Amino acid sequence: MSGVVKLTRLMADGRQQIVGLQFAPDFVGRPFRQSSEVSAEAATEVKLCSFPKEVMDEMIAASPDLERRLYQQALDELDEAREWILTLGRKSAAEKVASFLLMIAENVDPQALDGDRPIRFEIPLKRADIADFLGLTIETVSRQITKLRKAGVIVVENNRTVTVPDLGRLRRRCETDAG
Amino acid sequence: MSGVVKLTRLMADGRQQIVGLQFAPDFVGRPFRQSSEVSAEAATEVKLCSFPKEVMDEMIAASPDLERRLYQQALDELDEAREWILTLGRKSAAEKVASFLLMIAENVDPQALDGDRPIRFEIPLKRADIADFLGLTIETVSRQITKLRKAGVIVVENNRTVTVPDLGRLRRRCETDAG
DNA sequence: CGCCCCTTTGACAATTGTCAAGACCTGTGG
DNA sequence: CCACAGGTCTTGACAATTGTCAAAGGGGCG
Repeated sequence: MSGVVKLTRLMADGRQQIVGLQFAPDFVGRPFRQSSEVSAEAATEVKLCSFPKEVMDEMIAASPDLERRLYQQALDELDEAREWILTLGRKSAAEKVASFLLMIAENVDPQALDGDRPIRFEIPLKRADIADFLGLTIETVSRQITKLRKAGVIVVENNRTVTVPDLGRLRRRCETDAG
Repeated sequence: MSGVVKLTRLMADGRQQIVGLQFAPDFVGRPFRQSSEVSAEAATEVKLCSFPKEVMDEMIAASPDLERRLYQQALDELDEAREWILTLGRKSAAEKVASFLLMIAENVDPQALDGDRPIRFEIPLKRADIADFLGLTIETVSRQITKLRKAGVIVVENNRTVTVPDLGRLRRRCETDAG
């Protein structure tokens, strides 16, 4: 209902990767399976509405409409996951951080993105989470944010609140190290 | 019906990333959308059975059973995509290549993986595609394959045919650089 | 036999990670 | 109200991994 949920995968030696972020009002869970390699964890305060797995599976079976909506959400998540695969596989650290900030902005304030007014939002993750999301280290994330700040692409308050004066500049940074 | 399809994403400057591989008899396409950022391309000879988008969308609407199957495939692809996000984000080049080989083996010969007999298969991609899949360069892929070969984890013929004498050893390499 | 594509290998450069130290921010207790 | 403690974030110096550029080695097909 509100908040941000991290979906994470953990390796035996402790390496961790965030494999998805979910924003309200997404459905969290894995229908048709008893368990999954993926863990869900609250990134912020989260309010949600939960059902026992069996009840959920029954509801899906009973309501084609619900199933359709879940199917569409799954397809959207798949699109996002693939977008993210491109980011992880082919973008530089600078581009990754810019892409992350843009993605957060898109989810926090979907409509404001069309206009070219300044945008302001809170990053719902700490540096360590951003690093786990981007496949980087905390230090690299910090340095890239500093670089964006010094270049005037973003303004940061309290390490969490970000203002983007010119969204176009941020967009360009998603595909080039310094445009 | 047969063959392997690459799903790719392209950046403006030409960087490319394979964001998914599909093996027969998967469904290829994006229901509910006119277009997608993702392109599909044959990696090997491919035979498939195609329908106009409208017909397909109608079939989905008419058959809950079909929709259910497609939903399940989407969930499976999502699981795979997330597995791959972990690989791209947190694994070393050596681990990536090992993971890739294991994934191919799993898709080519699902049952043989339980026993501990040697496994033999053809890699359906050339080095350049493997690199685009793993977010590496051709040269790095080549070096890592050489390393696995010299370590006796795999035997390679004609650059395409691979034999894995001991699957356990390959499995270990998916999470450690040299076990 | 020779050409073309793919692959391998080597030397070197660039990006990112590691380790270590210090700054900042926030809440708590004096 | 201030000082302190804890976690979080930034910055720097250096190391490791991976990328870049260049050249040479196969293999298949005309």
